[in-house]
Amino acid sequence: MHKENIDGIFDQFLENTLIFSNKEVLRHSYTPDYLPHRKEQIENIASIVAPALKRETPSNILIFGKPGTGKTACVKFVGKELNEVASRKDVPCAFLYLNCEMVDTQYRVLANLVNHFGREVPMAGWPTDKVYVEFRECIEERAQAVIIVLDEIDKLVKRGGDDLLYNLSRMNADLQSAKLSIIGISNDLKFTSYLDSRTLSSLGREEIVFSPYDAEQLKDILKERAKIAFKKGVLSDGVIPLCAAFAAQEHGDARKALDLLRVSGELAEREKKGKIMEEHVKRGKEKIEIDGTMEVVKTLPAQSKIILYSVLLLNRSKKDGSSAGDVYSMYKKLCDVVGLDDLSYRRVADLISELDTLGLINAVLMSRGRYGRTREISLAVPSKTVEKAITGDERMRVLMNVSSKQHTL
DNA sequence: AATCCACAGGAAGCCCGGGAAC
DNA sequence: GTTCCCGGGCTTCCTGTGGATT
Repeated sequence: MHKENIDGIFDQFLENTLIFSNKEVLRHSYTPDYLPHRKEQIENIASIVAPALKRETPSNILIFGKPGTGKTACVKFVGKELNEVASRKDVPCAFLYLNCEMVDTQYRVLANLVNHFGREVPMAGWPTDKVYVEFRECIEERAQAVIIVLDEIDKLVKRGGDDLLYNLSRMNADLQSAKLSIIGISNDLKFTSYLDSRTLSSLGREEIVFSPYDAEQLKDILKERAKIAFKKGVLSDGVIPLCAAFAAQEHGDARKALDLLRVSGELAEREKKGKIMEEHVKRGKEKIEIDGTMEVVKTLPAQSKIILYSVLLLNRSKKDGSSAGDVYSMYKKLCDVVGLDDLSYRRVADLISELDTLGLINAVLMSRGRYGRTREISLAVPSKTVEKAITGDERMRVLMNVSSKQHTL
C-alpha cells in the first residue's frame, strides 16, 4: 500500500510531460550532432587539426567569441569526430578537453592532463616541474598526438597561468616522438594582451572568430532542438521567434535562447497547459533573471554580501552612483552591525571589481577633477531581489533593521 | 600650466590549510 | 613527526592618473 503511494507521487511528474519528449536536448551540456550556421568554423577547425591523423603536428589555435556563440560545441564536435577517425584508423591520438574555469592553475591543469592518461598525480603536494616531467613521459611513451583544448583560457591567464602556456607551447621543441598542440577558447578578445609575445605568436598561429548569432540564426538553432525536445504541436507559432529575439538582444547568446525555451516549457507544463504560449516566454524571461541573481547573491561570501548591501542602501538614499569610498565607509558600519571583522580598503576594492564582473553592480571609472578619481558604483539588478537574497542569510538578518536613512553619510 | 584630490590597481609578502615526501 | 610545495585570502606599501580648480 505504501509502495503504491510512493509510485503515485512520481507518476504524477513522469506522466504529466505534456510538453517535453527530451528535455536534455535544451541543456548546455548537450552537444548536438548538427550545428546550424557553423559549418565554416567547423571545417576550419577540422582542417587545422587534421594533420594529427597523419602524425604531424597541428598548429595551435585560438578561438574567440562571446558566450553562447557555439565555440565549445564546435570544438567538442570536431574532437568527437577526430577521436572516431583516429580509433578507426588506429592512429595514436588524444583529444583532451579542460575547462579553465574549474581547473584554473598551472599545477591543476597539468595534474588533470596526467590523470587523464591514467597515471596518478595528487591534486596538490608535488612540485610543479615534477608534474611536467610526468606529463612528458605520458605522451612520449605512446608517441601520441595530443590536442589539448583549454576552454575559458582567459581565466587561466588572468590567474597567472601564462607560464603554463609558455611552457606547453615550447614543449613541442624537445619532444621526441609525441606531438602537442593547443586549442585555446576565450570569451575575452583582449586577453592576448596579458600574454608574453613569444607565447602569443606560437599559440595564435591560427585564429578563429565566432561572431554572435542574429535572430534568424537563433531561430534555426531553436527549431532544430525543438524538434527533439518537444512533443508535436506544443509550440505556438510566436514562441521560437520571441525566444530568438530576446536572446539576440543579449549579444546573440544561444545558451540563453535555449534556457528561455526550456523554462517557458517548464512554466507551461507546471500550469498543465498543453501548449507553450508567448506569454510563457515573457514570464520565463523574468523568472530566469530573478532566479539567476538570487542564486548568485546567495552563494556570495559574507564579506561580498555586506558590500553589496552597502551599495543597495546607498543607492536608495542617493539618485546617482556612489563613490568607492562611500561604499567602503558604509561597509565598515555594516560589518560592525553584523559583527564581522572589516577588510582593508584594498581588498574591498577587489571584491567590488568581482561584483562588477558578476554583473550585480555597475562600477564606472569617473574622474571628478579636483575631487579625485573614483569608481561610481550602482546596483545593476533589482534591489528587492538582492535584499531578499541577502536577508535570507541567517547571519545577515540584522541588516533588515538598518534603514538607509539612518546611515546616510 | 601646475596642482592635487581620491582613489585605481600593481607588487611583494604573510599566513593558512591541504597534501606529499622523508 | 618535520619539511617541502601550492594556492587562496588578505594586508601593506606603493606608484599612477584625469581633469576641475588654482
